Parts: sequence; structure tokens; C-alpha cells
Amino acid sequence: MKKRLNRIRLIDIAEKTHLSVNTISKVLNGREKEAGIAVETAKRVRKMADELGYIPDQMARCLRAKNTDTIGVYIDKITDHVRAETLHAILQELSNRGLFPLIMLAEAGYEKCCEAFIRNRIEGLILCGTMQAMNADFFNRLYENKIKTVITGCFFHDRNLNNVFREVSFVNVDNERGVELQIRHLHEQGRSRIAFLSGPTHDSDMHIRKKTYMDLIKTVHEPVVGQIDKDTSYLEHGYWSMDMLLAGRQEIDAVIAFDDKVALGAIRCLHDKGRNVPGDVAVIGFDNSPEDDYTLPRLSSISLPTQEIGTKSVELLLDRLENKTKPKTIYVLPSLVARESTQPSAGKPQKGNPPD
Amino acid sequence: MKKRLNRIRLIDIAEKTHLSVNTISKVLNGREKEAGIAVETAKRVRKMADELGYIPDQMARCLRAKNTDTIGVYIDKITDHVRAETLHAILQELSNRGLFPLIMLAEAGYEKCCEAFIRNRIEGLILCGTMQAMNADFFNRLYENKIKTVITGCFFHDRNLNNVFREVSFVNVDNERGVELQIRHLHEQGRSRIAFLSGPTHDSDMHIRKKTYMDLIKTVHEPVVGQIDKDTSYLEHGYWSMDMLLAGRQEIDAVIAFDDKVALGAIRCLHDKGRNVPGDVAVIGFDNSPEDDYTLPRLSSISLPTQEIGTKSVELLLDRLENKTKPKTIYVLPSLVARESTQPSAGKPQKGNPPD
DNA sequence: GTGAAAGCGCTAACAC
DNA sequence: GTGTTAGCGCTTTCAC
Repeated sequence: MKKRLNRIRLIDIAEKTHLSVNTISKVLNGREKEAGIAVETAKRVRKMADELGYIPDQMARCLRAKNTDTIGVYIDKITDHVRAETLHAILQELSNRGLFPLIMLAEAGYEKCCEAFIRNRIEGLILCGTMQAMNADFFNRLYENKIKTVITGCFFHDRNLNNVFREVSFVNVDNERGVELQIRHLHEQGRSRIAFLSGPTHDSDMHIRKKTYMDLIKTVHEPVVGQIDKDTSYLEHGYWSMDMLLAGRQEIDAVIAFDDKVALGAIRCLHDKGRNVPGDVAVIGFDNSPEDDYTLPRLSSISLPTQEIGTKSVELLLDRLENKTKPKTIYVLPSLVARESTQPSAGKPQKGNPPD
Repeated sequence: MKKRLNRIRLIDIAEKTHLSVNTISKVLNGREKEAGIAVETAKRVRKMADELGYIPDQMARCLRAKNTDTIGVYIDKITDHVRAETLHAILQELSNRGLFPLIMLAEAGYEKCCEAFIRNRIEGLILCGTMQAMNADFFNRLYENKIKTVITGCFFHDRNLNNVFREVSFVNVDNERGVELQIRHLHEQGRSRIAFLSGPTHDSDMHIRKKTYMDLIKTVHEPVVGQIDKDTSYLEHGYWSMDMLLAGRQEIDAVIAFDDKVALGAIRCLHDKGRNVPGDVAVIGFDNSPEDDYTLPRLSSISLPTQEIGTKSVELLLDRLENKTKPKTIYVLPSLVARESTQPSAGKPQKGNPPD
């Protein structure tokens, strides 16, 4: 049971170079200029540090200094591809900037996550994706502990939280723009009676997309919304709300689904009822999931700029940490990915082509 | 610029309770019994800590103690669903055990990752999924720094690395079992001439699966292997090696693809050449990707127990950290997911059913 | 140009 | 039963 770890420390370099720990510290932190250290000395120090393979002890450094170079990431299930891609981009960006991530899964409960974050003295937090268990206490604790936060892909319509968002920036997907793209695309494909299929009501994006649909569509015709109240999977939501729509009297030739899973549920329902997609009804989803390329028919969708979301959230957070800007909200633009499910008249699934 | 953070420290509790920092420390670390501290005192301390909302400073604790409670995770692109699921399970398990993850993306380069790990004094490392840039230096540095390691889903046939695996445990997927399941399933479905489609040669799992296929199939017929040499995507590998097979003279009625992506490429090729799947040729993949449920036809596959992989790797690592066991290798069993692509005679895509 | 000394918050050894 | 003291490895302040 030896007490000291076998690591190289500043003092080891100091002894070898016959200098003081202090000098070594200054050089290795690039503060040689302002400390007025001889160029030759600095060189010697660096050389020795290199030779010995010195790696500073983050714990010791953090204890003394105020910064920990650690950024918390609070995230829901990472198996969702949008979140996985966003997380990947965040990790890339943090790594590029020499920062360390501390990832906590929301399912562990916010108290536990909060404690882990504070205990490890994270300097900033990125909150990644919609979460249900979000409350004022959480944000207040972050604020009290001076943890600046960026929220990405997560909308709050709970206005009670507004006053706790003093130190929170947002990277939002421009949902309005997404729905606009969907409607315009369907019009261009010759569709004139477009319905909206909603998903579970706890999803905050859902409300925005539905509202946008209603606002935009009513210049053309009465909004037609398929919605069920059951608290069930997205797929089932799609299936049964589509079923409901078909049972109604309104004629429709296109459906905007809240997301891809809802769209897939809807397509199954349409098949079961003998409707052809896209022949009778065009269907478009949202999220551009990997499976969209393999569905029958291939599913048109809206793609989110996950790379940009990740990069921008780190950027925004660092601006705040360096006090460059006030907390702010930025929007990133989604884009259209047109596939078979919205083609004008392709009754049959497209034949396979050599992959690209 | 105040120096002290506004956190509650041990000394604050000490002052309020008129006790020494030491006593507080002992109580809050649950060492009151062995230190012989009065039950009443302990209660008082805990109550005060609770009231003040005390959260220890991990940095200070780590500097003094030897353990950091931090486990490194070294992982390739997390957008792959198998890795995402495994990572999710790992994060769950670490969180359950009160450990903190430090995740580094392999793409950052092993030197950078290694430095981050050592700098943050991780106690153990989980290496998650196949990586190409793996070398002896990496493992030697881990060993030198007393970092115990678990490798999951990553096979090395480079025997030169064997001597650096002194402190490495393995959680492997039983690939042999997977291929066995595939072959048995195809036989049960009445297929008698089964080919194997390989993927990129840098993939270490590939070699094992191919070898297993060859060993098992030769009791029935000569192995038929489709393989191309181009260094290209898995999808293209599937397409062109299938193309190659079809151009050859051997009759086949089933294809085992190295993985799902290869399988999808193969299916496209079969369609293009006018072969019906599964009517003429059955196809089975490996990995059970989410899109398998939406392909045309739905793709039979082999599912990996990602949850178990995650849980077991943390378990194995902790056993090592507590010196309970020697480094070891364990195998987890994959399972068969039969879908349309291997059905005996279903010529048409199955009609949609209400989702389950 | 460089060094000495203090101290970040905590735990471990030992004293009383 | 509880307190005193030292020190983990580093940065910071100030002295020379």
C-alpha cells in the first residue's frame, strides 16, 4: 500500500532541472512570457517534461485553480439516432477544445445527476434532447452553483420555468421551417389536402409542429389533425391516429407525421386499409432516421443538422464561460430529404439500385 | 474574483456542529463505527450536512485518496446502434454503482485519449467495440499507469499484442454460436445450399464468422464465399460480393451476410438480378439493426445482448479493481430474430400489421 | 529571471 | 470518542 502514485510530478522535473516547482509550472502552462522566464530555461523545462512523459494531475490542478475543464452532458436514451449523432458531435467538439465530458443519463434521476455534476465541479452543462423530468429546482441548483447551461433540442412551454433560465442558452431546431418545408414539398408534388398526425402529447416539439401546420395550412384548407389520447408508443400513435383519420369523412392526399416513427405507423395503417402510399396518400416524416432508406416505400423526411447542433452548443457554452455573450437562443435549419413516399405517382416500390 | 467557491465544505459543518473536520469526514464516509464515534454525534453531523446540502468536492477527495471513482470509456462512433446500446448499458451500470464515466472518442487519436485518461486518473477503462488504431504502446501505457481494462466486442488476431494484455479482460460475443444459429435456422427453413458474404477485411469479427461458417458448412457442402477486395462500405461489399456469387456457377438458396449492412446490399443486388428474396434466396444478417424491421423483405438477423455486454463489462472491471479475480474472458450469447427474409416461401412482402 | 511559502478541501495517521 | 497534524500536487502571491 504505497501512498504516492508512480506518476511524474512537477517536483520531479524541478529536481532534474535544478529549478523550482514554480518555474516549471509557469513554463508548462505557457505563462513563461509574463513571468519573464528565460527562453533557454523554458526550453530545458519543456524538454525534460517531454522526456519524462509528464502528464499533470487534473485533480491537484483543479483543487487549486477554479476551472475544471469539465463539461456535463445530461442526456436521455442515447440509442435514439438524433441524440446519438448530437452527442457524438458534442464529444468531438469538447475533445477538440481540450475539455472533458461528464455524461449522465437522465434516467438516473435529476438529483443524482445534479449531485454528480456539482461534485465534479463541471463548469458548464449541455442538456441534450427532450426530457420530461425537468423542473425549477434543477435549474436553480445549476444557477446557484454557477453552472452555465445550454439546452439543445428541447422546448419548454412551461412558462413557470422562465425565471430560472437566467443562465441558459438554447440551440433549437427551427421546427417551423421544417413544417414549412414539408408543406411546400407536398404542394410541389401536387398534393392539395394535407393532414397532420400528432404524436404523444408530452413531446414538446409536437406542439410546435402541430401549431405551425395549422397556421400554415389554413390559408389553403381547414386543418385536418389526427390525434389520439392514449399514452402509447409513437408507432402506435401513428397507426391509430391514421386509422381515426381514415374513418372520418375528410378527403386527404397527404399526411405530415410528427416524426418518422409516427409516419411508419401511419404507413402500416394505410396498407392495412388498402390505400397505396404514395399513390393515394403521400407520407412524410421528421428526423430522417436511418431506417427511412429501407422502408416500403422509402420515407421522405426532414433531416436535422445534428453535427451543427453539437458544435454550436459547445460554442455557445464556451462563449458564456468566457463571458463573451449573454445567454441566447439560436436556431438551426433542418432540410428536406425527399424519397419515394412523397413521389407524385410511383405506385410501386422503387427497384433496388447499386448502393452509392 | 473571489478565490473560494461558495460551496459548503467540511469545515462549515464542523463549525456549525462544534466538531472537528476529521469527525465530520469520518461520519460522512460511513466510517463512524470503526472510529468509535457516538451515534448521537453521527446523527447530528448527518442532519447538519443534509440541511446545508453538503456535496463533497471530488477534486479534493481524489487528491488525497487514491481512488477517483472514474472509469474511462474508449469508443468509436457511437451512432452505430450496437455501440450506442452498449454504451447506454455501461453508463447505466456505472451510474448505479456511483462511478463517473469519462468518455473519449477513438477518432481523437489514442495518444490524446490516453493522456486524458491518465490526467484524470481513471481507475479502469472499458474499450467498446472494434477499433483499428490499437497498438501495443497504448496497452503498455495503460498497464504502466495501473489502469485495468475490459475490452468488449473487439477481437484481436494480432498475436503480438498478447503480451500486453496482462491486465485486460474481455467480454466477447459468441460469434461461433451466432453463425451456428444462422445455419441451423436456414436448414430448418429448408435451405440446403448456403453461401457466406464477407465484409471489409479489417473487421475482426468478420474472420471469425467466416471461419465458423466454413467449418460448419463443410459437413454439408463445399463452402461458398462471396468476397471482394475493394476497401469500400459494408453495403457495397454486400452488393458486389453478391453480384460476384451470382456470376459464378454455384447454385445457392441462402446467404449468410457478415452483418446487416452487407445483407441489405446483397438484397438490393438480388432484386436487381431478378431474384426473389426469400423465394429464390433467403438472406440473414447479423446485428439486428433497427432498420431490419422495415426492410423489404424484413430482414432476419442475429441480435446481440447489448444490455448484458454493458453490465458484464462493468462487473468484470470492478471485480478486477477490487482484485477479486484475475483478468478473464467471458462470452455472451447472441440470439436469432427470424423475419421474412428467411421464410420458406413467402414471395411477397408481408402486409403491414398493427404495431405491437 | 527565479524561488519560497501559502493554501485549495479533503483523508489518514496518530495523539489525547 | 474526538481532535491535531500533515500532506496529496498543483497554482498563486509576493519577495528577492
